Amino acid sequence: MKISDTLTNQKKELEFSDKVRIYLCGVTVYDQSHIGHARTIIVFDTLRRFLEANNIPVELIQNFTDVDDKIINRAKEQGESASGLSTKYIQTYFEDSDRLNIKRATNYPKATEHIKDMINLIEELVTKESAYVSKNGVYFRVSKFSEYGKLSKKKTEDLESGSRIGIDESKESPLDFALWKFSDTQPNWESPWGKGRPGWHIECSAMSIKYLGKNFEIHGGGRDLIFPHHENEIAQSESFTSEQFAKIWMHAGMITINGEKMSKSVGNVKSINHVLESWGPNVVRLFCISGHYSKPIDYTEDLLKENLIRLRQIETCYYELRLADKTEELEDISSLLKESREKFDAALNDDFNTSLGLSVFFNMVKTINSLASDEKISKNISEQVLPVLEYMLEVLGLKVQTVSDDEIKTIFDLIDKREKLRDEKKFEEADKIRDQIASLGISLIDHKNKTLWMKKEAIKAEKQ
RNA sequence: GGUGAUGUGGCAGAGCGGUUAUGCGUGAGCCUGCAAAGCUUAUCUAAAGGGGUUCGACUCCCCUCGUCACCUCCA
Repeated sequence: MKISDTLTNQKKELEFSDKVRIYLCGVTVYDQSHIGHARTIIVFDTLRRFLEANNIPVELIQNFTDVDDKIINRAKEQGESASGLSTKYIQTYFEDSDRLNIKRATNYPKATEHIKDMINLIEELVTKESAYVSKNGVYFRVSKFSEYGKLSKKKTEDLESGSRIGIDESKESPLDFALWKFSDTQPNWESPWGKGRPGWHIECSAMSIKYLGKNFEIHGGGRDLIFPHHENEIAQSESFTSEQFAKIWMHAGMITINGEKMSKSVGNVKSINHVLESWGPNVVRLFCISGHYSKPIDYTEDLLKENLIRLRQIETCYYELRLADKTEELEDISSLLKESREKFDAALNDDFNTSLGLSVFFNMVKTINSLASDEKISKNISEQVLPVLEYMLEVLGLKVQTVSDDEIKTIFDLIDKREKLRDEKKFEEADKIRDQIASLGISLIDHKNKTLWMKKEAIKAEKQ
């Protein structure tokens, strides 16, 4: 598999020995997560699913930044403790994540539980003179790391001349960034240099090295983290280990809202919860992988709607296959399946091109639906197609609604009843039964000679 | 200003030096008692502009113009 590496700006072969280790920068838990977070998480979850579905073990670590000025300020505003606030938002994070059908990461380390690891790292950096103590805290000495700027392709001279306001006189250089900030107020921790709390960047260095080792396969996050966060992580980590840090830097593009950047000041932030409420998890997942992961996606009603229509096609396809009962053989689809599977995998193997992968997927779905429309889906065909379809659904993290055996029995009974009434031309009564079936969340599809049913995901936005 | 990316049909969005991307939309139709869903078919004769390389460029090179992101916390 090849992945575009931000550092070298090239597609790089994903090499690994026993497993693929991924560190994904998570969220700062001071508010609800938004659709932009969702995209990044979905991209990496889908990547992980793809690898695992192909029997490649994955260790995915995603952190929570639970100590930060934003958390502290927000907590103060709300008259709550910082830890209370972050705990609350970690909980809502997991609720969102579960609804989005995100597989749980191997571990979700929290910054506050790794203070000791960070202090150890900082101590070593101070010893190596890559860091120094000033009156406000401990700072990383950027001048000591000659490769600074290699990820974001920035030159330190440019950065210095471009650096804005608020020059901290206690720093040797405006580029130096905080590893440890002194503070007498809670939350704070003891350190060899005095009470305080860690800087943002150091936590990811400490936790990624702790859980994944000095150099691991993929470090991921949103594009906006390239500078300064990931640049600084590289500086800290490589100064600490004297080795190459992550082998591949993989960055997900931003989501804009109707062409505008999502921001608090514009007031156009869409929370995951809000979007899920209207569109449900499958549509959101389809939407988030509809374009290449590295490019921006614009959030519009039309795009969501388009993905809803595509979801309906998937549902139809699934139920046509599930309920196939014909025994005679009418079509040979083995080559279609082979080709679909191969092209699907090839697309994802080439820089995780989900857009292309989806087109292969929908090609297959359309072909099946087309056969189904001609009532040409036999049991045998269904048995061949279902594993391929289910493989793709699993990779894409899509979940078609299913029904219990009891419900199935009820449904078939009701359909039989309706059929009899229809034969007798008692359409009003037949429609009543259809309504009754609909109340179970089941839609009917009348083919020429048989009535198919399916459970469609209820999507609020569809009704408007 | 610096850095990076990008500019494809009404919209979304891929690949590729020479073959229909795909999907949505739109038009017509099929199926049905009706509906919904689905399907069929047609449709727009896409490549920011200007040079160049080539037998041939949307695809490679150069220039111009435009858009976006980052350069401060940010997924």
